[in-house]
Amino acid sequence: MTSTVLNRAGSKRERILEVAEEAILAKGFAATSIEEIITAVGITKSGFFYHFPDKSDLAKALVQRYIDQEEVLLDEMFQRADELHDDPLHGFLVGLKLLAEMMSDLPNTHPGCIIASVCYQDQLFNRDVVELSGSALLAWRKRFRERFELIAQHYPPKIPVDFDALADMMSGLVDGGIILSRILKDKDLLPKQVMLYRDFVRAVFLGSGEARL
Amino acid sequence: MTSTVLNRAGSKRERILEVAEEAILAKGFAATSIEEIITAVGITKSGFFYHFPDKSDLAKALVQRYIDQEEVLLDEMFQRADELHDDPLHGFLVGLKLLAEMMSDLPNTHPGCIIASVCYQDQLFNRDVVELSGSALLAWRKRFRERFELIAQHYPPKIPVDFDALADMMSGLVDGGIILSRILKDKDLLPKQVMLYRDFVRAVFLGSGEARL
DNA sequence: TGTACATCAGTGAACGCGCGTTCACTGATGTAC
DNA sequence: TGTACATCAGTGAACGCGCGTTCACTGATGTAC
Repeated sequence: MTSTVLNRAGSKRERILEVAEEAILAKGFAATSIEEIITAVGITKSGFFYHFPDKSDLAKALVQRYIDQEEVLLDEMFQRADELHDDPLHGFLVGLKLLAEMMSDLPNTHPGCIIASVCYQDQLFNRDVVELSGSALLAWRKRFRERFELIAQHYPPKIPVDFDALADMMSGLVDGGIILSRILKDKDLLPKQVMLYRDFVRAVFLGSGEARL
Repeated sequence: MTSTVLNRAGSKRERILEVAEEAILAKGFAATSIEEIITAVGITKSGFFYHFPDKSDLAKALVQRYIDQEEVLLDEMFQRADELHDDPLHGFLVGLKLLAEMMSDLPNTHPGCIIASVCYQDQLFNRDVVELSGSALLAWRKRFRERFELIAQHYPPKIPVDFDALADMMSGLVDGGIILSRILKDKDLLPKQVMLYRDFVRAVFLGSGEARL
């Protein structure tokens, strides 16, 4: 009983986040009204303001949620890849392939990146949200760089690249690829870009002359 | 006399576009009000609606302007590079270097991509604007692919890649790189990504073992 | 050259709508003694 | 176990502001005859 109520209560807030995310990715933050969110959730406007002090707080919660979900998803993916290969490079390459496959399994074009969506938005809540996004990006940079350093111990780079930049390239390519795939309505574009990134990483550590993996 | 008047008249419309672009890149389209645009330009609201039937028409004009400017800029850049080298690969690599240098010469982080800004916006004008952006992206894909095909005649690819995807990678990397550089407030990030892309293109056509260019 | 009309680049006032936000209140459930 | 109070998850009504849009009008310049 108690747990059911708590769940139902928790799920209202959760429902607001779900509905808001979908609408914001489709139309942008400013163009998504609280009115339409509460109509879809089946709640009054005051109910919304019970959960979020103001609209910009919704943006913050949405970005935090997106970051958390993304982290879990990618962690699982690369962990699964590493279980298949104990070589750090091969594990990474398999992880990228799994990522590309997951992206092409999506029914439609990628729903979009809430970070990018909010990056092109109002200054009011920008400070908080930008800081949140920034620390997430830096965390990914660190994670990838450490992996590259590990790989480099076994495979001295054939092409001298800055590992931070190579790490950022992944984030940038995904964000940019989402935009391109949405504009061109081509859902294969994003996984193709990830596979191209994979080709580059392989060339960096294995060179272009080595046997294909 | 006549021309002065025409210039002054033309410059009002131009001023609206300039002011609007800056504001939209900073805050997003929906968060930029007509009121603030006309205040900055020094015009009445009716004056705005004389030039643009409605607000979504402003978005369309802005995207068209951005596409045109970008085309001129990049054309000049690669033409200048080709004048220095008649080898298609070396010309392309020099062009990418010039592009990266131009990006790092900007005083601040990149102002942003109006196409991406508008991609995360309202459905109302999406159709027109998305089509406009899409055809611009396809034009760039074609331009880059033809260049790669030309290069491939002299330098058979060492890494088998899809030239369309390799062309898209450039557009995606720039759009994504702009987002990253704005969030991380790091103006060097974007040119670094362009140089990394250059490394990849070189590896594709020259391999990783060849002498540096 | 003078006059009549047309066009260009706006002005000024008014509009209704819907947005985000506030605030006093409520009814169901949980907790202390 | 019963009662009193606290908390949680909202409700309902009202608010003022500013947004995009409309429309009748205007004054300066251009064009025809």
